[in-house]
Amino acid sequence: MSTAELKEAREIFIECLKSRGLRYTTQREAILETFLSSVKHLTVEDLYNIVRQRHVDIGYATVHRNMKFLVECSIADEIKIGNDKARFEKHFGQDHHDHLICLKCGVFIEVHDSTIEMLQNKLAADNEFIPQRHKLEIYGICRQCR
Amino acid sequence: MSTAELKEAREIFIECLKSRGLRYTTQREAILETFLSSVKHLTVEDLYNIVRQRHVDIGYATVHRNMKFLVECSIADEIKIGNDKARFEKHFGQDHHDHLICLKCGVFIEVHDSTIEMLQNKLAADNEFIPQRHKLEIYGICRQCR
DNA sequence: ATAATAATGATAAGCATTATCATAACTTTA
DNA sequence: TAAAGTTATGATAATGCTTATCATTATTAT
Repeated sequence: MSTAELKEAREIFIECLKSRGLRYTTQREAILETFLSSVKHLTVEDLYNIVRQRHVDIGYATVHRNMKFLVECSIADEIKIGNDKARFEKHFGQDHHDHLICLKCGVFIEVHDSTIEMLQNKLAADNEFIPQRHKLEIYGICRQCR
Repeated sequence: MSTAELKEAREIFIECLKSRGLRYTTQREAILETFLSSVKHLTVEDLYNIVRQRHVDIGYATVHRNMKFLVECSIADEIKIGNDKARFEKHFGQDHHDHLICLKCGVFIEVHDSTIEMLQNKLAADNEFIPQRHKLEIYGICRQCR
């Protein structure tokens, strides 16, 4: 994530906090920046361990709480696979939540197909259903693991 | 589920058990039949409570264990939404795993679209990914809850 | 019948998530 | 600036679902 994007995300976060009368603390800043600079899909524990490098005394609960909050602010999305720990990824905007998930190495590949999106909406409409969000996960074997 | 289908599922189950040197017990029969005659997507707890009506002394662990086993035998599919309890539905065969899920009443509507399936496979192929199974969930508001 | 194997049922353990709460930090008000 | 009010934090307990353990029971094979 570029410096500009990071700055924008921070502003969205601060705005989201402000609108609820909440504060932009050093912990929140550290969590946000750690999250934004991460490449992979990290768990709360992963993030906790990284944030502690710069903010020694931060608590697990604080990281957990604020990751949930980043989701509410539409900065992060939470991914849950089975009973595994939740993982977090950057939010891409409406309807960009598709993943190819490798059953061997566990890698998440992000993908998008607007025709599928369109058909999903049609599928919902055919059932008189008002779609709000969706989740598409394709499990299989990635190129590296073949 | 018709009597014929029930009979077929039972035979698949028995076959699957046999191939592993396992037994078709009265508990397994009760669990299978309860599961097959259920209309909704039930949790282990739901199934446990229903099975107990006919098999008073059955244990929760037995129901849990055997529902997992039905999944392995491809008779049932497990559905996990967030941190909710797992729910089970009848297995429909390859690639029929799509759901419209109402955010108000929680109802699961089963849907299928072969064009989407096809596009999913294309999406995987474009990423040199070998798909094995997938999960598509569309969250929104159902007709009744509108 | 006896030995061997598997299944069951009760319960404990495991684990991720969430709630609680005393203390600390920050903001607002006077 | 001091006091009062509000929110955040961090440690830990509680919760809840899933899974493991194990003694006992049931079934199968010898």
